Amino acid sequence: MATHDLYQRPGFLLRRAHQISAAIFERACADLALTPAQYGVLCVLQQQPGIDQSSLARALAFDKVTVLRVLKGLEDRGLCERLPAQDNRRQRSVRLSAKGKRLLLQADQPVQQAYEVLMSPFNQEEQARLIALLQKLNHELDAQARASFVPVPSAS
Amino acid sequence: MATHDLYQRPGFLLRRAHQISAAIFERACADLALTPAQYGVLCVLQQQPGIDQSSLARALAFDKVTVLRVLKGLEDRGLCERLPAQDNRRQRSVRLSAKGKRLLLQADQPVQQAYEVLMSPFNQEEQARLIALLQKLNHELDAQARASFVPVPSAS
DNA sequence: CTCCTTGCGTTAGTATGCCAACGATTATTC
DNA sequence: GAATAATCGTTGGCATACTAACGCAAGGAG
Repeated sequence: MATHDLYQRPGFLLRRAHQISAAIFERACADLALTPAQYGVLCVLQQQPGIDQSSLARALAFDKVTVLRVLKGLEDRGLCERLPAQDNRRQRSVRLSAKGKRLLLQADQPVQQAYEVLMSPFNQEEQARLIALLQKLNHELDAQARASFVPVPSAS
Repeated sequence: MATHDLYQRPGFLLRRAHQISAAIFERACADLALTPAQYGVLCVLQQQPGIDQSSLARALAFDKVTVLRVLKGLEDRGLCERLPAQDNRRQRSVRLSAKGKRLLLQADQPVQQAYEVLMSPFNQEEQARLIALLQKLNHELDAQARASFVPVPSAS
């Protein structure tokens, strides 16, 4: 058996924490029927209108197939549109629809509430520490990930 | 837009960290073709031979449907067996096969290596802090999760 | 003992996260 | 300029994670 108790392993703890985080987010956004992945896509689309699908995938560190499927779902709901790019016939240019922009505004409150619930176990110092540690892990181990990550400037 | 930058949000950071953690684990165990979920199941089966599927799901905070599918995969590979329980005709009694026990032993080295890679960005103090913060989050927000978690005694 | 509720395992369906492969297009290199 | 390499979007397939619903069995209440 492993050197460390399964329940103490960071891999197990990260999985559980992510599971809890997703549950909180989806519950907070249940009225809007928004998942974390969908919300992330909408955020990047707001910051980078007309972005192509592969760049969008890299901006969120998603697989490009995942992005394709999320986009199709959003398109079916009338939240975004995917048009052929002018300058590159391989690419599709993706942007929010008016309805998508509206939904993103409506999401602001529940997303903020999800944040507060997720951080409710912590005081300010602990929050900052946890975020800093996760950022350090993600930054230092970026090369270990299978989906590449190319942040977009200020994707608020 | 949200109050906080998407890239600073703990939900985003947790998702990325989990993604990286899974990639490291699967790479380390590539020769054994073991995923984190499969490894978790094998660990609990070693500690609790004959456990039923629902208890197994709760021990790992997995959905029972997920456990069912993971078990089927392990069974197809001859790593475990699912027999009708004697005392309860609803349940199935799951246990490791000899091959499963062997594989779990072989996993020890690569699992340890994955742990070291995942924690390589941190010194001892940071490791302990991260683990403590994740444990606190998971414990305090346990009720927020959709899959219930009932730890098993010392599932090493 | 019968009703009712709960729990177990299963199926079906949706969403995410991957890999492999493909046609089409663009970029690179010679 | 032509051959090669890399990239984009797409399809198909597999593994997690969840919901809803079902048949069946067990436990509890009357």
